[in-house]
Amino acid sequence: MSPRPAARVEQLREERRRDVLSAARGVFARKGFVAAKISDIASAAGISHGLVHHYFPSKEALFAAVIEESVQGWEALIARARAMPITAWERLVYVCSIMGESSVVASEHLLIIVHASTGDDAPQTVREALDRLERLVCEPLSALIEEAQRTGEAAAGPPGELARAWMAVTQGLAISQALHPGRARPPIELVLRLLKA
Amino acid sequence: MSPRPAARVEQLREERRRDVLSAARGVFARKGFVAAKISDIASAAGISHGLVHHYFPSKEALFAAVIEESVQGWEALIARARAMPITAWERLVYVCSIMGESSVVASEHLLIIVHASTGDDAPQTVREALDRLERLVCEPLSALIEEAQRTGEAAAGPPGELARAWMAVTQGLAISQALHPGRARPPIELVLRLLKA
Amino acid sequence: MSPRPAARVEQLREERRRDVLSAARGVFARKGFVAAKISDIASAAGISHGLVHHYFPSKEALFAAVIEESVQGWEALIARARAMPITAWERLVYVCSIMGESSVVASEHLLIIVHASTGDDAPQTVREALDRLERLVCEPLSALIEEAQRTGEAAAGPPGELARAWMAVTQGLAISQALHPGRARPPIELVLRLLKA
Amino acid sequence: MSPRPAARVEQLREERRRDVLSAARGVFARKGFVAAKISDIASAAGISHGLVHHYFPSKEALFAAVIEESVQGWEALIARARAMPITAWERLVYVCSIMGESSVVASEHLLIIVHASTGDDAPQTVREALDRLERLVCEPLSALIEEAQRTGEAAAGPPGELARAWMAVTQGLAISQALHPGRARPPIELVLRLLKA
DNA sequence: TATGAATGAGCATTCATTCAT
DNA sequence: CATGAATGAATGCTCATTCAT
Repeated sequence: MSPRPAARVEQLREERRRDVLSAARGVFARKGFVAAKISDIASAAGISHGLVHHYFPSKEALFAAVIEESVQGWEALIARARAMPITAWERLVYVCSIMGESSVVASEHLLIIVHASTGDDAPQTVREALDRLERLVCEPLSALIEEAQRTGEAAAGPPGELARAWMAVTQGLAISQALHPGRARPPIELVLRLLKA
Repeated sequence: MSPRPAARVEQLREERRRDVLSAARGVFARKGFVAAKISDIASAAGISHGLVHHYFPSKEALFAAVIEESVQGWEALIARARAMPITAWERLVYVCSIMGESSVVASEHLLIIVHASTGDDAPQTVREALDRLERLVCEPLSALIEEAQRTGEAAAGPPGELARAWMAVTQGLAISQALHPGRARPPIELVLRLLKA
Repeated sequence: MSPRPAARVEQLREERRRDVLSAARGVFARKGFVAAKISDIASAAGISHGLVHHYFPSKEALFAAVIEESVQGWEALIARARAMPITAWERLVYVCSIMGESSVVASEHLLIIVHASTGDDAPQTVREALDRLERLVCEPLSALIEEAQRTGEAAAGPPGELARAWMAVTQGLAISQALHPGRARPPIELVLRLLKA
Repeated sequence: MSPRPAARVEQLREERRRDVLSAARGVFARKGFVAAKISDIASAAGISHGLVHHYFPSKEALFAAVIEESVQGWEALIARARAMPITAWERLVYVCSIMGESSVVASEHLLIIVHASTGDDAPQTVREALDRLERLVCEPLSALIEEAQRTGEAAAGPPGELARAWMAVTQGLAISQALHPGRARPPIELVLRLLKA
């Protein structure tokens, strides 16, 4: 009979929302948008399927939220790297080491981007998020590369293309990693060869 | 006045089967197994949905046939490279240039492998085909790399891991390529840096 | 290059029609109307499924023809019995022995009547044929029983009801017979007990 | 203000399940397995077709459940008869009177057995249930007949064959009864003549 | 809030029927 | 006449979404 102030209620709601989002991330990463079932996500979150719709109005909105979360994570990573008092090349190394790390969350984020990108049926909200990804990740990355080129640490070439190639390569490796979790992960040096002078 | 020579009939049937397979390849590449609709494939092939089932007993069988076709294409590519009277490194360059080429078919094959690999829902037949892919593509590639390492042309490292890393990278680039067909393709040299001594 | 007179052509056509009808009888008896496939019947008749429609405009018409054939067979049996120079009771014995015989055709006719009767979806043509069966088989049978009752050979009771009961019993036994062809058939005497004085 | 007691929920679910089963029994009896549509059953139960699949995973499972119910009903009838403190012959009379009674349920059970037996398309589960029927109904019936033969009340003959003949006859009469519900039912005495000494 | 019963749109698959060859 | 490719209506089944409790 504790009165539970509205703030506490709101906090609980937010926590539950995160649980659902987290469960959805894993299921979408493993199955893709169409094959993922709301009931799969509900099971993974330990709630009934009906309740999912209390937190997200539709499967599409839930997917968009997951994508949004991924994009924000990437943005944050880039921002962190730029804030560090290190050389441009070291920033690139840092970004590579985080993105390539075998943590479940990192793999899931990458796989979801892959699914969202390769799927034909991504809703409009998702399309916009992916466009933001392009701007918010590739452009700063591009800038980092350009900077490292000026210091002579990075290989020559159009920075935009290099950034996109590097993203593509990272995604490919993430897929491989996600599919064979037991396998040895290619060392960061391998990926960095693409960019090194 | 011959009513219809059996050979000609068989040939027509085989042609139509190929049409369906080709349409299916495109649709599966764009949407993945679950999201692809039989009616999408039928439309792409210019036939009714019912007719698809004259040529392939089920969606699953059709997908398996597409995968099979991909696997065989890859096998053939590796075999061709090995038959050429060139150095081990040149063979690697040849394989890279073909697999990375922007032809629609090459991209589709790669995307389908990605979908089949990342999707949870690939049927058993497909799983087996993917296992064959591992053996039939990675192992010969591994051998090529080992050979090039002996001649000092390729970088050091476990050949098996390098082969898988290279496959992963190639798939990543193929996805990127498929999503933005207009964009400049990263030059082969970029990818070859991963392997070059 | 034999000119083949029209009469011969017509005869061949009639023969083929009989083949189809015969095949259809077997398939309908085993599967019932809905579950029977035109292609099953075509296979059984050794022709292509398309050709079935040269002889019968539709599955429904084919079923009706099979029913019609059955009804006519029953009519003929009754007529034969009535034409024989024997007592009423002996006529009943004769009819029982023929209808209860384990020949494939007899069983099939009975099973088809059962399927047609128990199915909800019999077309109008079939309904009419079944009505004719009621009139053409039960009424003469009824008359036979009445006659045998007058000679004191048959048990008392409303002849119409006895006739229908006897038909029902015969059908039940035919089903049993059709399902377990190897089993000993109940002797005619058993069935005749229903009617004997 | 109790939200919803779990027991009550389970009870409601069980009731609804019974409704569906009951509707299915009627539809299967009238149409047979193949011709019966899930939507027919849903309409008969007053629910949507989708909901049928909440209670039974497939049409086949639903049919199997109906058969199972029939088989259990027959078992119970035989068991009741054997438990009564009456002579063997009176037990036979009791079983006949119940099985031959014109209640809708009894007819439906018999018709379903007929459909399941005569149809080629009964699933494996059903085949097994029918085998059980053979054992669980014919054998005890056989024993009853043998007992009645020893007391001189039943006619001579192999009890197993008599039991099967009697089953066949009863099914035949049930079909007839189901098709013409308005008609006078043949008196039990008629059927018992088959067995009476 | 939380549950799961209920609905119905959507998809894979089957099959009677048509028709070009 | 004969074949089988082609069509599309019909059916079982799935699952996102709604809603009564």
